[in-house]
Amino acid sequence: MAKATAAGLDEAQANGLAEMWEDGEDRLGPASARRLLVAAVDAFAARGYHGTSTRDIADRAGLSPAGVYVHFASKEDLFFRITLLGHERTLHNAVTAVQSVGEAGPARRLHAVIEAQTTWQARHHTTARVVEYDLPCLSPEHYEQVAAIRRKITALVRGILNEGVRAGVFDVPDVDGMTLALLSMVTDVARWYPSNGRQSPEQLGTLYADLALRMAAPHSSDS
Amino acid sequence: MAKATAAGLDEAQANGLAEMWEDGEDRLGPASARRLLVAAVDAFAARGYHGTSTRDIADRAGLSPAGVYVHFASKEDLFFRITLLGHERTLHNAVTAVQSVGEAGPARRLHAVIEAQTTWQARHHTTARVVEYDLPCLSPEHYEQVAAIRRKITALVRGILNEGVRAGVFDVPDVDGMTLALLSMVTDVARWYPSNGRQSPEQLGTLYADLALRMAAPHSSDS
DNA sequence: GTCTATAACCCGATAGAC
DNA sequence: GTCTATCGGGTTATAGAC
Repeated sequence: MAKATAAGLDEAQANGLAEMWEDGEDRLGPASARRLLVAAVDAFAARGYHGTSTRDIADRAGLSPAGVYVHFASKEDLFFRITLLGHERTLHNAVTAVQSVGEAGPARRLHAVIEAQTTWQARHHTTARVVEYDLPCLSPEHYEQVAAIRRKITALVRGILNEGVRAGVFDVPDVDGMTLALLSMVTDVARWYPSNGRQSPEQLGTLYADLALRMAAPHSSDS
Repeated sequence: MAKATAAGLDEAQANGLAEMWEDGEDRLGPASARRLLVAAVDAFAARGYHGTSTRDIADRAGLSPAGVYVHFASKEDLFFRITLLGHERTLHNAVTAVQSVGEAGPARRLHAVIEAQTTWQARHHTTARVVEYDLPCLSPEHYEQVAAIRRKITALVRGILNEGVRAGVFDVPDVDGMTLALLSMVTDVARWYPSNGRQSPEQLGTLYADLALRMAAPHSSDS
């Protein structure tokens, strides 16, 4: 395990950050670039895009201020790569979860996707915070690229709800509204997790998935 | 109606911002101070605390850069007053909603508080965004003052859930977990509202309150 | 690929005239 | 209470040596 060359990096690794940004295929480039990415995620999560200076990031990665610009065109470029990769992996996480239950019916599919996404947000809450809450700092072109991925995640959840309604196993008066509510619940985990002695990512995932089923299930007050 | 002296102020007023920061008792001080507050809420909501300069705020309020410091001790002080007042009014909104249904039982109380808070977040989404998402920018002392109000809101919701469980009208395996999930759903409205052609604050409030009842109600998969 | 040095600019906050 | 002018320092990004 690489020795941290600057304060803050060890915490980041202990945070599950290194795991998140491991890259077997070296698509992230040389070690310095990966160190910068990890440092940037940690700093952006703690203080936001505008609250983080490129010097902060370089320091945490053990480089001089100019070192950032060897690997990234600008601060926004660095932020964009984090945001794009984070969204790609979140989408992949959701799609994989749904596929893993096969043709199991809407209820199990809904449970799977909410559980997977909630667990993801909790486990990778540092990355998730960066990825969810500073999107307006992206350039318009970059923002649109990320928004396209977000729409795919929304469509995945909405599709499952529609399926369930069509099959008669869900009772959902407003599919778009419930989609938004479910994704809100999941997204917001990144804001507060972890909170004093609360549950593991997996426990939270199960809890939220159960709540999602309660929301969608036919219920007694129907007449 | 006061004529706007700088760009941005009219939008802020159209936004329901002026209404939010109206103050019959003049506790907010002279007109310039109120104009600064409204301008600051608008700017902080759009670009975050660190992304907003005191010059931006002064410009929007039609004052010189130094004008800010006549009415506020610092940028953080200005931010704190917004955050504190916003939280006080949100708490008041929640308490009033619960009181307004009298001794109506847990289900109607839960419905009332979720409906009121959701409607509030949507109607005052500009203020809510500032108040919900930049709390770490407060000084530790100021943060603690605001956190105390947040704990009261959490306790209000948790209390209603506990009441319902005790009375046997709710089935909630994890009261703390559901409290968090409900507040997440409500809080997150500030992040995305308004979204293309979606419902009015009141419609959203009713939808979310109904979803809350579905989550808490006894359900058929109990054995 | 990393450094030192620095350009060009913006920041929060204050001094002092009116 | 508002202004102009400015202090001291931090910002992103680049130039050029090694």
